[in-house]
Amino acid sequence: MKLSTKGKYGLYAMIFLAQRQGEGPQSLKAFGELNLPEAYLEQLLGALRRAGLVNTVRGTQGGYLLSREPEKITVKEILEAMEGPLRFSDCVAEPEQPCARSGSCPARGVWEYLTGEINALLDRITLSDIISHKLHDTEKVTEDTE
Amino acid sequence: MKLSTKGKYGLYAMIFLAQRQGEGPQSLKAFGELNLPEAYLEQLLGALRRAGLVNTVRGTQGGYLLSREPEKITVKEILEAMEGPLRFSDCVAEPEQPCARSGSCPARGVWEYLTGEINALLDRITLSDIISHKLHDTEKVTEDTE
DNA sequence: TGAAATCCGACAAAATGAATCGGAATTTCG
DNA sequence: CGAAATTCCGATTCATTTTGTCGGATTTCA
Repeated sequence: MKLSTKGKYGLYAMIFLAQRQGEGPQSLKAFGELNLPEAYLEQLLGALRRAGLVNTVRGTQGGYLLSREPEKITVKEILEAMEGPLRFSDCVAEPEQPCARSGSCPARGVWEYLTGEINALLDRITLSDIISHKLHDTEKVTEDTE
Repeated sequence: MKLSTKGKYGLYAMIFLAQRQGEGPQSLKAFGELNLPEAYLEQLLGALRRAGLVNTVRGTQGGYLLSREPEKITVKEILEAMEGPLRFSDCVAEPEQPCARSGSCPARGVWEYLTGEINALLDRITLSDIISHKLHDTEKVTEDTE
């Protein structure tokens, strides 16, 4: 029930790029102010590039850029590029039923429902929303029962 | 971006108990038909008990029971008992800012928003919903971009 | 050509997940 | 009472994933 640093760092990097849109390619070193392990971040940016979310320019003066406007890049795409698709259970993605062999698995509907809802939620938030602090409703996080 | 087997098995076990409500305590062996590693499941049931979600009866004829009606047990409680609270970033739970030291972290709002929304979502689904197949809308899971 | 950069694969360390095991404690039943 | 059925619990192990590091190849520009 928690996000890996990969997902976190990936989003931080993308926010960084969004905030510097129009300022030309940002080199790895420029990301230094995020205080993330440089060599690791490089890997992550590679994955973001392969996912089509950033473009890169090699050579001197090179660096990383968003491949589209921040309005068109969602948190879902970023997290998915970093960690693979959201999956609650493999039985949803593949035609097996590892739970009770009793015909239909009652949990399956739950996994499908949750996957759909959460993906939709993540897909509604764009980089642009984030940098302009337009997060729909910022109701307080219920800090319960831990 | 995926659920551990702990969360999965935990929910399977709880569904199993919900389906047998009123039939007396279910022994570990009774769970056998779920085809989960027995000794491991025992651990998980221990955690569910400590979380107050199941009651146990020791000794001959003993076993596990739901501590409340299925209408009053939510998926959130179960997953939280198994995996700890949902956390996208530690900076939300504790007063630190590990990202850009530049004052306010733009990602923080995202973590708070997502945590709140997903917790609310999980808290809306009860065991009763699951065993009666009343999952609000089962819109198709968008199987995209893998 | 040389400096500044990204690219890429291999490797390593640490953390977490997924169990397994042996026995102690509890309860019922004959 | 004593034996069987059962949960309880801590320690340990094994496997996988995360979280990096490193060295060098490649590209580009001035």
